[in-house]
Amino acid sequence: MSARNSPLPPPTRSATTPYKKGDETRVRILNAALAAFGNSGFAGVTTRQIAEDAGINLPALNYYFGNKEGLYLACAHEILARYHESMAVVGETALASLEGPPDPGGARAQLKLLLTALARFLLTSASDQNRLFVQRELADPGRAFEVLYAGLWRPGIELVAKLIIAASKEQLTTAQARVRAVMMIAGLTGFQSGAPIISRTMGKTASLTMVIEALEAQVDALAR
Amino acid sequence: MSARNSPLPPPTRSATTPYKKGDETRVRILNAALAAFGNSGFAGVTTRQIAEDAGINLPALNYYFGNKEGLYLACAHEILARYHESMAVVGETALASLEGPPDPGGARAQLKLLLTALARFLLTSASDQNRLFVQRELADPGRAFEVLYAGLWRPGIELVAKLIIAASKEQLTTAQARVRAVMMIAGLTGFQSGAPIISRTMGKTASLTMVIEALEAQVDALAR
DNA sequence: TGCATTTTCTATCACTTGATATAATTTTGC
DNA sequence: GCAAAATTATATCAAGTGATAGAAAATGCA
Repeated sequence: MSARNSPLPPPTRSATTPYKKGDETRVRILNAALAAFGNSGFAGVTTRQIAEDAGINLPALNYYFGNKEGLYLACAHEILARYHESMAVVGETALASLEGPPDPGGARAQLKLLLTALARFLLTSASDQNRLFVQRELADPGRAFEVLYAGLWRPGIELVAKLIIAASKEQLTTAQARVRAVMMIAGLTGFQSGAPIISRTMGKTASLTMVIEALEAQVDALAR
Repeated sequence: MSARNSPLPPPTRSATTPYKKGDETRVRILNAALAAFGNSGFAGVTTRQIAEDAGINLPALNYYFGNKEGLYLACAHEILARYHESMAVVGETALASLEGPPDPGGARAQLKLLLTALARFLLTSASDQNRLFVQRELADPGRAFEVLYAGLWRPGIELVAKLIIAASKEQLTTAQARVRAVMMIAGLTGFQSGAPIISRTMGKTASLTMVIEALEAQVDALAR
């Protein structure tokens, strides 16, 4: 079993291959890998299983992604791409609202929209691949954690913090706002990691509504 | 690689062995395994590594615990034993307070003590073995999740729910209180799973104080 | 001290795993 | 249609992995 964080993974093929057919194969492998890594973690999945799930033969995996770790990192980048696509509209609207005149109520509304979109991305069963992969990388931070941190967590926290400043009744410093933003994000990750407990206790998965209500209550508390 | 959740793990030796020397060996293996499984997960650790860490030879591991999975389950039971030992006093005090006359303020105080103790058990670096093992089992629920759920999560949630009912200004049903209890527990797991983000963003680990303050604020909110 | 039981040990096994070499097949553009 | 490049395939490798068999050593009690 190769080291998970070996010094340098070999270069992988570019994200777009010359042949259209190769592109499709690449996507197929990524989807299979996201599901497999999300379900069983890096060490818990064999390259053979991923190849079988993707309907390819084993060396194709090395051909496209270099090695197992290269495939794992490609999955992290894929999640980032999906995140950016998913959050593009909400993010831009939120940024735009920050450039206008101060409007605490508007900022709170934007914050709710942003947190809702984030919750949707991270918690809904329609995005199990995203959800499980991200959760696992949090539980066992490796090289992909830095990818996700730089592209997902940190930008998200910074934007939430800015909105918190704009939405708050009291005057907050950047550091204070960041603490609050981190707490809200921890609330999200709590629902993620607490999902087995919630499911077992409540007899069902925490509904997105329940999560959003909890987050919105925190946002409303900024006005008090 | 053997299936993680094979139909039936072989029987393991009883928790106390006839020879005192065997007892010591058993504990040594358990400690090494807890650390290894906590750090790298079930699939990420070899029986050879655990054996080396414990200072035993490999077949001794099979001798005491049957196989790798048996060892893993024994670790879950060890966590439970530590949990019960850790929470014994706080738990009994809390239960005793529930049998006296209604006293919302006292119930809130007990609830804070209980949550603090729980946070201490699950989050402090002094208990990294506990913390990491529990966190991983949440991220990848297997057979050990049931052990932990039955012995740790559910009793904890039930007791917290009872205290919430006693502590609340408004009259709550059992179901409503349970939802709130689950939310508080999710708050705890959020700090667990969000630790890499917090650490990276704040430049330090979320202090126990910070966590306890957040939980106590939620308890105080029960009086409003 | 002797003996039965428990524990530890060496050697070994069958299988698994990530990966590679080389050849065959497919795709693409001119 | 053809040639070059890309992609897919079969066969194989070296190392690792969980586990076992049987023997040797250690333990504890009468």
